[in-house]
Amino acid sequence: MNRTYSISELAEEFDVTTRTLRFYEDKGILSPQRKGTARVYGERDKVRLRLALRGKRLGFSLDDCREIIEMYDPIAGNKVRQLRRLQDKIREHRQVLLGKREDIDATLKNMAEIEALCEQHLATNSNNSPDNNS
Amino acid sequence: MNRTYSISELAEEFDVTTRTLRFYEDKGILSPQRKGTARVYGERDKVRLRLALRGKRLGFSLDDCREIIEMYDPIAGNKVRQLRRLQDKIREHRQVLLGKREDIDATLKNMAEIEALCEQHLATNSNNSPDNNS
DNA sequence: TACTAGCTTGACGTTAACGTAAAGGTCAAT
DNA sequence: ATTGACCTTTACGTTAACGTCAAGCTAGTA
Repeated sequence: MNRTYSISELAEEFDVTTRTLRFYEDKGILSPQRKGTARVYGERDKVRLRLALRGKRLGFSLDDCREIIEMYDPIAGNKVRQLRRLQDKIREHRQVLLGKREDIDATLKNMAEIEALCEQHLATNSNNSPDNNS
Repeated sequence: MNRTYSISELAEEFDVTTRTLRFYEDKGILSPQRKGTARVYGERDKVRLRLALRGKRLGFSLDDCREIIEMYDPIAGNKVRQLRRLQDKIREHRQVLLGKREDIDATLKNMAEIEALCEQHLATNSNNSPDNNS
């Protein structure tokens, strides 16, 4: 096991282009092995790519994504200072995430309100002109 | 009441630049009144700006934001077709938002896991070398 | 009246996140 | 041996979302 993937295999699996994978490598997000000159991606790369794309969906920049992903790395040397800094980063990031979730919930609430108005209008309107499609 | 705002007042209140406000106008997000040539912003603009910035925080493009904001507009003519289309848009958008919320929750979970590891390491490590700050 | 503060419209510059084309290497199959 | 399917690097192009001048209008104040 511990399957490996060519660049086009990985690209297809995640529905991105090979250009994107090379670009993410430049950005320090991916770091595939090499077989000769060709890139060979493993599990670690898949995990990091998944995290990067998730970060992007939430509106983070690739630099942000890289920083976030680095939090997942084995805790470097277990040095107390590093651990404390990691804790701080986690708390910061959590606040950002909670903020985004509040934004989402507020938006969902708005959508529900609009939807209610919609159905209300549809109810009264369909009585007056059932097949109005002008 | 129904206060109005100059461009710099509104910019300061929302912590954006005047350039941004003019740009959003080009994008069809804001449409202030004019007093002579100067822009005069009202409540409607404030609401739309707030919605736009919220959308941006969630990773939507300005074009997306504009589309979303337009959902809030008084339902045009109450025509059945338009109402149905609005319903569809709302449902679509809701799915996107729910997806993002799942991403957030997954990330929060990850953060909690890392934090746990952190504290675990700190517990054992502080016994071995209480003031290790190298 | 001259000055300052704040407004306007261009218009070119910048950064992020890729797209896209060019030119060429490699390896298996025909 | 050449074709085709991949892979590589290099490098210029593109879009979104503004930043940053430049040049000029305008209203209130010293």
